[in-house]
Amino acid sequence: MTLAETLADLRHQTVAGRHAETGLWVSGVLRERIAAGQLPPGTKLSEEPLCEALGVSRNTLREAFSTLSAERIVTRIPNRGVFVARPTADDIREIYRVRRYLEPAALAYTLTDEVAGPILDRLRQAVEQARAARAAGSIPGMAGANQEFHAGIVALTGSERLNRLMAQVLAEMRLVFRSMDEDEHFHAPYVDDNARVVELLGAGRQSDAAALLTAYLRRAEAQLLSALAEPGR
Amino acid sequence: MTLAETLADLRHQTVAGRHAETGLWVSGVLRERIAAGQLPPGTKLSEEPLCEALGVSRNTLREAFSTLSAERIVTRIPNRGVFVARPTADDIREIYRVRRYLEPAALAYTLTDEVAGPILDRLRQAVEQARAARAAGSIPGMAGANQEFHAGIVALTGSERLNRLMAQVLAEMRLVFRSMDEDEHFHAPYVDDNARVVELLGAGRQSDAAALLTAYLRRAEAQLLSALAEPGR
DNA sequence: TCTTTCAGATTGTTGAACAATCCGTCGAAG
DNA sequence: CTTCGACGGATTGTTCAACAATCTGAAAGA
Repeated sequence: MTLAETLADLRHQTVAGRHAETGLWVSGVLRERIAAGQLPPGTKLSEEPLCEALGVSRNTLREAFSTLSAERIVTRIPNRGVFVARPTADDIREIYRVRRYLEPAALAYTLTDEVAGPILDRLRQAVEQARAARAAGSIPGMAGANQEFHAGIVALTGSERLNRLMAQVLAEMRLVFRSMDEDEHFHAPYVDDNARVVELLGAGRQSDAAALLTAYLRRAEAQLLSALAEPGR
Repeated sequence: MTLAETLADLRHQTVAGRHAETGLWVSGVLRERIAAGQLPPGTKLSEEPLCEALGVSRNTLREAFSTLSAERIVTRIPNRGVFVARPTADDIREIYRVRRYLEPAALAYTLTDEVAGPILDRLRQAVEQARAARAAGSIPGMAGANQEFHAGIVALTGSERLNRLMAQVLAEMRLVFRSMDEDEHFHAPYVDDNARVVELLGAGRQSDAAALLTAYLRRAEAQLLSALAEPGR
């Protein structure tokens, strides 16, 4: 069975018989593959081979490209094609600019009410998971738990749009880590910072938590930017 | 000359000869028409008539639909079609949730540096424009100036993504006003509030400005929600 | 009155075709 | 030897026509 048939088959298992979801399915598959690192930053996504591999038409594939392009997971260059996004230094600055507004605001402006309760648990769980991953030496585990933590912070807002924006930003962060294999010792120091943030938040010291997080984000940004400037790239 | 020919002609004047921009052009035209109120909320956008009117193929039109749907200007119901969005009460709550996080954060967390200078002018100009519109009794003028003011606030962040998010939210706000013709006396009271916000911001009292804006946004939300609950709808 | 069925209309998806653009190669001029 | 421009192949952008899937509304039946 060829790759094309395998994927087309997968599709029939996944969305068998359903109408009006092919484009979504395609964008979902590509998102996964990119997040998993199977399609590294810079990879060209040629239309014809991909169509055959996925078992869909060019039109449908292009619809998926539109979606991913809007999410910045993929870069479309007119008349040249689409490529898996390779974040630049400016992209990193933009990502952290967004995070520096969104995350502290989520901490500071959210009243500790019925919404915050379940999410506090979610945050504590993410911290626990990160600690376990650190103990096990699992870098992907730490990265995942860290993303879950920051997604949880924005979830405090209860806003669907802000959550979606944060999800996109975190997806772009994954591309940053794949662009430079600077995953090694990046996450470890922040596990304890995350724990401290939850602690402060649980104690009702919201503005302290926000301040800590702001400093934290500035440090992380600087670290990534200097890593990007290194000989590695 | 039929409507179809008129629009197709307009297209040739606008993007004559250019490749790879038809989809953008279509989404732009629809965005305009919707913002201008020529296509009121709830209007069904049938594919075939629109294709003919715009002089593009169904595929291209559907690409534009994807864009507008992602921006929430249009609602796509699978196998039923796309409609000009008609914001619900929950949508209004979501809009103001986003604004209550974004706008105060933009005021509070932005240092008064070289970025803030030009934008302060922009804000003052918007206030001036709103006053002129109020004096002239122009409701669209006040609405426009008000939108420009709030867009300017988020522009303080210097973030492209936050600016885009705010632009989408403001576009949805226009749909809210068109859903219920509650434009009458809505904007007038806020002109002076806007002026006060700029004043506080110029004096370096950022957190006071943010607090004022927060209260302001809560009031506006409540006003719109109660207007929506009235017999008018 | 309520359900069921059935056509007609509309959307979802495909495949093929053509136009526009880009890329690399080749040849000519300097 | 280098630089520049023309040419051809490959890829993307867009259109068109067809068919499959789904919805809508009205007629037929219980």
